[in-house]
Amino acid sequence: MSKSKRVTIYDIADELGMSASYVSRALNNHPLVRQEIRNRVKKKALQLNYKYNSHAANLRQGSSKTIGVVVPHIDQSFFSGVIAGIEEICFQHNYGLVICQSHESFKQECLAVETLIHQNVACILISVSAETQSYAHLESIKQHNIDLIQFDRCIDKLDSYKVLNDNKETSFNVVNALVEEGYKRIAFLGGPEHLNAFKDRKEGYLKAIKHAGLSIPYNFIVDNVLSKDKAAQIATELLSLKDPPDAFLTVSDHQSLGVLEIANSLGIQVPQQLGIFGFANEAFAEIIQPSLSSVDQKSKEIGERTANLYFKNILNRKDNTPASSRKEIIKCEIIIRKSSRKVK
Amino acid sequence: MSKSKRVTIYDIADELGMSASYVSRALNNHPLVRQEIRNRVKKKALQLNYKYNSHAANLRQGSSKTIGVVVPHIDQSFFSGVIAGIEEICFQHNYGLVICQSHESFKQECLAVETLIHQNVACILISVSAETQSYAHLESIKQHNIDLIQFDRCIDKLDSYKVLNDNKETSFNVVNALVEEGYKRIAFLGGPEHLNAFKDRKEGYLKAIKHAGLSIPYNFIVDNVLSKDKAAQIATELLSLKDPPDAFLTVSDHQSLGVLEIANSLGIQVPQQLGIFGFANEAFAEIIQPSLSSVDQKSKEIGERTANLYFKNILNRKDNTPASSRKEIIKCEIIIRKSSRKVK
DNA sequence: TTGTAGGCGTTATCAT
DNA sequence: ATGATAACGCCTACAA
Repeated sequence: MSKSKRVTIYDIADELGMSASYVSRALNNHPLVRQEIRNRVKKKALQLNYKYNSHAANLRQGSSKTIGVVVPHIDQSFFSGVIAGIEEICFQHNYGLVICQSHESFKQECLAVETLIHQNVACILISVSAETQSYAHLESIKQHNIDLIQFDRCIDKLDSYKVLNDNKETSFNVVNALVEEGYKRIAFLGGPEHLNAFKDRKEGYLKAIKHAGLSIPYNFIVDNVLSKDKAAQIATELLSLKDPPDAFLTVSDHQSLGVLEIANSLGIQVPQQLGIFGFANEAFAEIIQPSLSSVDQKSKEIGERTANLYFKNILNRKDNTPASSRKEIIKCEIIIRKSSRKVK
Repeated sequence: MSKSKRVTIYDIADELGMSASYVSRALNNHPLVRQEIRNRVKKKALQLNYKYNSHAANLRQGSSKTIGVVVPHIDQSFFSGVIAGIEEICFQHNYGLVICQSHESFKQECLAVETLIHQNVACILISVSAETQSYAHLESIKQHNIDLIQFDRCIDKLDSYKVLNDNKETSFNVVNALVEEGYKRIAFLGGPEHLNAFKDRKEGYLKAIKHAGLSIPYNFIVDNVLSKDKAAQIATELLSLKDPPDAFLTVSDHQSLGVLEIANSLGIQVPQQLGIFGFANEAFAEIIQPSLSSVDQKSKEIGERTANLYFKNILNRKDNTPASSRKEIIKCEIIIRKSSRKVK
C-alpha cells in the first residue's frame, strides 16, 4: 500500500471536471446543487475512497459539531447510563462525542478539559471528580466560548446549566422509608461535602432524622467515604460500638456493598438486624443476596436532558435564559429491595 | 463575554515582538529555542489565555497524536479494564484517546470507524461487535493509512496486529477443572462462532471433552447466546430435560448469571447439583452468592499491550514485522469460586 | 538563533 | 447554477 496522499475534494473535482467548492456543496447537500449532481459527486467520492477531513472543516468553521463529556468513571452504571443518553441525542443531531474519564482525580480532570478545549468541542458536559474543589479549569472553558453544562456532581458556585437529581427529597424519603420499616439508629455514609449531590443527600437525611424525632450520635454521620473500602472501615468501627447503628444510608451502592460485607463477616443479619440503603442502582444491587435497596437516578434520562439542554436551549438561542431556569431536576425512583425490608 | 476571536500564536508573537513560527517552536520545546525564551513565551501564552488548536496542527501535520478505540460496551469490566490500560500508555506518550461504543451493533461500529477516520486518528484499536461478520470497514481504515490493531474479538481473516487471550487453552483447562470436580455432563453456552474468541473457547471445550472421554449430547452445545436472557432461556430448556447437564461452561459471566438465576428458580443447588463457570470476571462475579467461577482475562494488560504495540512496533518502525509475530497472546487466570467447587 | 512563505483540506463569500 | 479566492491556525522547509 503506497503512502498515497489523502483524497480530497479537489481530486473529486478534477475527475468530474468541476470546482472543489461545488463538490463541497454537493457533498453537504447544499440546496443550490441538484440532486442528480449530488449523487454523481457522492458516487465518485465513494469510488475514490474519499473521506471527509473533520480537522480541515473544524479549522475553517471554528467549531466542531462535537461534544465532550468528562466523568469520574465510565464503568459505573450511573455514568455509563448517562453516556448512553448523551450518545443517543448527539447521534440524532449528528454530533460526535468524545468521552474522558477523570478517575476521580482533579489533575486528570483538568487534563481532560484542556484536551477538549484543544479539540474545540462545541460544549463540555461534566460531572466533576471527588477531588475537585476549585474550578478555574471550568471557567477557562467558558473563556474559550465553549458551552458548559454540569450534571449530577456540580460546582454550585459556578454559573452554568445544571442537571441534577432531587437528591435532598429522595434522601428524605428514603430515610422515612427506613423509619417506617422500624429502623431507628440510622447512620449516614456520605461523599465529599463540597459536591452538591452529596451535600443534598446529607441534608435530606438530616431533615428526615429531625422530622422523625430521632436522635443520632454525631459519629454516625461520616462524610467523604466514597469507596467500598472506606465504607467498610467505618462500618467496622460503628458496628463494633456497644450501641451500633441499626441501618446505614449510603450515597453509593459500592459503599452499601462494603457495609454488607462487614455485616456478614460480623454475623450481623441484613436486613433483620441491619438495614442498608444506597444510591446509584448499580447492576449488582439487585443481583446479590440480600439484594440492595437503592435509588435509581434515571441516569439515561439525565444524559438525554443534559445533551438536549445544549441542542435546545444553548445552540442558536445564545443564552438569554434567566439564571433561575438554568437547573433541570430529574426525579429519582426509590427501589426497595431486601436489604431494607424487615417484614416480608 | 464578547465573542472574541481565538487567541493564536500570532497574538503571542505580536505581544512579544517575535515571529509566529518562533513562538510555535518555543511552545513545542524546539531545541533551537533557549529555555529562557520558551518560558517567556509560555508565560505570555498563559496570560493571554492561549489554547493550542489541535485541528490546525492536525491538518498541517496530517496526523493527530490521537488513538481511537472501538468496543462493544464501555461498562463491561473487561472493556473498561482494557480502556484503562490503553489510557495509561497513551498518557505516557502524550497521545489523546477517543472512545467509541458499538453497542454490539454492526452499523454503529461502522459509524464509529468512519468518525475516527474523519478525525484522522493515528491508529484504531478495535474489538468488534457480536454482529460483525464482514470487514470492509476495517480494510477502509488501512486504506487511509491509519494503523489497525484488533484485540480480544478479532476478524481472523483480516491481516492486522492482534492481541488475544489464550482462549482455547484456558477453556480446555477450565473444563478439566470441572471434570476433576466431578462434573460429567458439561454444557457449553457460546457466542457468535465467527469471532475467534468464542470459537477458540468452544474448541478448547470440545478438546477437553474429548480428552476426558465424556460424551455430551449435541444439544448441550449452543452457540450465539451471548446475553443473560438468551442464556437463561437455553438453561431453562436444558435443565428441564430428563437428563439435564450437571455443569455449564459459558463465555461470559452474564450468561453464568442467567444460568444461576434459572437454577435458583428451579430449585437446583449450585454448585452441588450444577456447576457454573464463565469468562470475563465481572465485578459481580465474586460478589454474588454463590460466587461465580470465572476467567480473568487480564484486561488491563491487554489494553497496555495493545497500545504498546502501536508505540513500539508500528510507530517509526513502519511495519516490516513478519506476519507470524503479529499476534500477542495474554495468558488468562482461572479463578475458581463457589459456583464450581463441590467439595469444600 | 530567528524570520519568511507556503500549504494542510475545507467552506464562506463574492463573482459570474 | 457554478467557479475563484481567501481564510481558519499551525508547522516546517528554507533563507538569513
